[in-house]
Amino acid sequence: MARPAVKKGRMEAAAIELFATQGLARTTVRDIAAAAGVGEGALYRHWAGKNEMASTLFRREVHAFVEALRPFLEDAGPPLARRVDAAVRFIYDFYEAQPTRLAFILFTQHGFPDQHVLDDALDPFTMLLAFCQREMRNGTIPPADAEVLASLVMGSVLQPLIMHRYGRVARPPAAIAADVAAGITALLLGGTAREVGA
Amino acid sequence: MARPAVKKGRMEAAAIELFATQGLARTTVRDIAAAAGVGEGALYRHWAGKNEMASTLFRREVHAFVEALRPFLEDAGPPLARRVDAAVRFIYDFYEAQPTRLAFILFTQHGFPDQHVLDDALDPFTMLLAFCQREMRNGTIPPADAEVLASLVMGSVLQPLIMHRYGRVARPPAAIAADVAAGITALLLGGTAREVGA
Amino acid sequence: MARPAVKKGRMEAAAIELFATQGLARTTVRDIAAAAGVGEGALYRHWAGKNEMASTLFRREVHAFVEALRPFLEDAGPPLARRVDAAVRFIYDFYEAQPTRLAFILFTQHGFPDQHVLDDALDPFTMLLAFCQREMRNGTIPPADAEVLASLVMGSVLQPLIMHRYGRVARPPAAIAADVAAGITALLLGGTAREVGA
Amino acid sequence: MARPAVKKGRMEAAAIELFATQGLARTTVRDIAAAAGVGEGALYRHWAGKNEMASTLFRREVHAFVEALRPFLEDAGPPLARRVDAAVRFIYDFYEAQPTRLAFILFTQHGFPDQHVLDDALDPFTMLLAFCQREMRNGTIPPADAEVLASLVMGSVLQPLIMHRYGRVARPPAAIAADVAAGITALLLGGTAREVGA
DNA sequence: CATGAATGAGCCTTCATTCAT
DNA sequence: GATGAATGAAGGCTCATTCAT
Repeated sequence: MARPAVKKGRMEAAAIELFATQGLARTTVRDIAAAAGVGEGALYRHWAGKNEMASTLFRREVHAFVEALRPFLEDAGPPLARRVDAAVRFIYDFYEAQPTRLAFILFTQHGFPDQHVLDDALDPFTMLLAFCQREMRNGTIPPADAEVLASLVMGSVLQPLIMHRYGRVARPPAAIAADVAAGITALLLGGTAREVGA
Repeated sequence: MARPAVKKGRMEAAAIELFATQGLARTTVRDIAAAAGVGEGALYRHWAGKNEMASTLFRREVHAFVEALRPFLEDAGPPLARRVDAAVRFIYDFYEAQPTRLAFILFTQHGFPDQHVLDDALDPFTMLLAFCQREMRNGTIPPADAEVLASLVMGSVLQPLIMHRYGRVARPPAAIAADVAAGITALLLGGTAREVGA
Repeated sequence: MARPAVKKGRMEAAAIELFATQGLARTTVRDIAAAAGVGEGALYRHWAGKNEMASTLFRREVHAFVEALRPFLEDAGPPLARRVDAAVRFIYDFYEAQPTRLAFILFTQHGFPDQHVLDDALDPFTMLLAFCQREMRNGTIPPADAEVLASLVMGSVLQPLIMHRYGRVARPPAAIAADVAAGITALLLGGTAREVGA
Repeated sequence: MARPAVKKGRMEAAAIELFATQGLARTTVRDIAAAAGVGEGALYRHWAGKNEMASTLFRREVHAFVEALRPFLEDAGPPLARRVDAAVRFIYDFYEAQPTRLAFILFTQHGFPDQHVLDDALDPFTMLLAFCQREMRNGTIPPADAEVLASLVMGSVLQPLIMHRYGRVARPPAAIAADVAAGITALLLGGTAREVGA
């Protein structure tokens, strides 16, 4: 192709920005086109429609994010705490560098018309689940319901970002990453062992 | 006296169900009316419009939930682990008893046109924050950034419910409550103390 | 009937006020009921519906007005100028005493769904036409196209009231009645005699 | 370039026709679209909504009419009677040529939600007022309350057209223009001088 | 009888999508 | 290829009217 699709990139950036900020339903095709400095019809040259564009972008962004995160979770070398810290730090730095890109990943899922936008293969939760199962097998963390544990970890990673975005956590993500990582490590180690009756 | 407003309750139930299931934007007034077995105009006798109905219901549900949860967080008697367990158990039982009611609380917030549907007074996060600060003052848990800690706890409570709703956590909420509570206790106790560099 | 229909009167007054002020289409049944301090259903006890109420009131008001005005136009005694003056003065005093009542008559006609709310018998224009024809027969005013002449007179009576209502004529109706009457007399006497080519 | 907005003109014509015939409130967007042979949404590409369309068209039509009429009222050359005759003739010819266009101007004003659709600059009454004041200064007509006189003239011009439209004046406007002009001249000359007490 | 809850047709408007230019 | 005028199916909402209480 002679000309690179420079407008496509502008539309993608504009769409991600708007989807992350206002949600899928409240972002119109005209909004996207205007923000990208492009005609309304241009969208249909690259995507089948607004929803298809959104889910394509969503899948792509999630995939890129998951792949970037994978090494942190699969590297078995350093001690657990250090690996968790590196992973959380990566995520929170990613957020600071491109807030709307991660916000798009965080906030958009609920809004899709069809339930299963992501196949399990590139789902962050799947990766997190595999991580937990592996660590249990390795004896790094005590045995537990991996699904529950992965959920706890996931919630612990995301919620501080969400609360920051809502202005309820004052310190910036990069500054709290270490705290969050420490908490998650405690979760993984002390985990779901039942000591309630103590 | 005129006819009693017998259909208001039916609309509330139908609306909560639909908002929780499909989100605000994708639930139409017609949907609500049909699900409630009511004419479309009936909504406007009791609320100013769809959005006002949603935020009124949302505030009411959150308020009821927060007030029901408060005793569990304010009671200072039993040891921490036991109190956390009771609180989580309450929440997860609540979910099993009325899934859509809690799902409505969980999923709806992002979708509101105006940012601040809740005043801080009846915000669950505010209550959780106060809980963390109190426990730190009492020396029950080690000092830490309370906002971050409250976020971690909140995420840990909610995410397992969310993943269950998405079918990614197999066991029912009531069955995993103890595990979740144990994890949160570990979080609170081992907390965000930095032992990463160890 | 035991109780006099006191509420009917309140509804009539409220309706006339609102119709005159906001027009037929923009006045709702609920507006009328609220202004009359009455339930919405009450209207249907006395009239078949909003439109029927409006046209009934309109006919009644026009009829009352026409009948009150009739003596001034049919009395053949005094000189023309004096009779015109008395008639205009009556109309303008009527307006000052009950502005909305006359405004209702003036402004409402265009808004009716069906063209012919009034039968010619109680139409003000019919009466004015008869007046002009009679005066011509009597030789009081020079012969002319009576329909045109009556239109000129009618416009000359109404427009100053309209412009006053729009705030474009500063002096109050009672104060300008004499001027208006003088103008109309000039119209009737000098009339439509063609002196253009002079 | 994109498709040229060929249907805008068709909508304008249809809207003016319908507004003039049935009034603002009783003309629906569907009516306009159907009469123009156009989809309903087309309206919103060119105007913000039905009301904005109506007031824009109204202003435009009034402006065009006022500007076309202005030379007749500002030319100070010929004797008054001749100038009045020319002006009335112009208006009545205008009506015969494009009845709905003038009817739109005549009938629509009352129906607007907001009071001041026109700024005084392009208001016909303002122009008429200036005309009367100028003639008084020039001594062409006797001194009088200009606001009242302008109202009388305005009513005398419009009412015959209104009555014709209602079928109460048989002869067509062009045929009665001379009579109307003669009446108005009498009004201006004999004016509002008080000779009532004679 | 009065009330006002309830109805539902119909209104204005939005917006994803198509397609003439 | 790109544009944006045009479409038309919904959507939220209004309001005259009905009728259970």
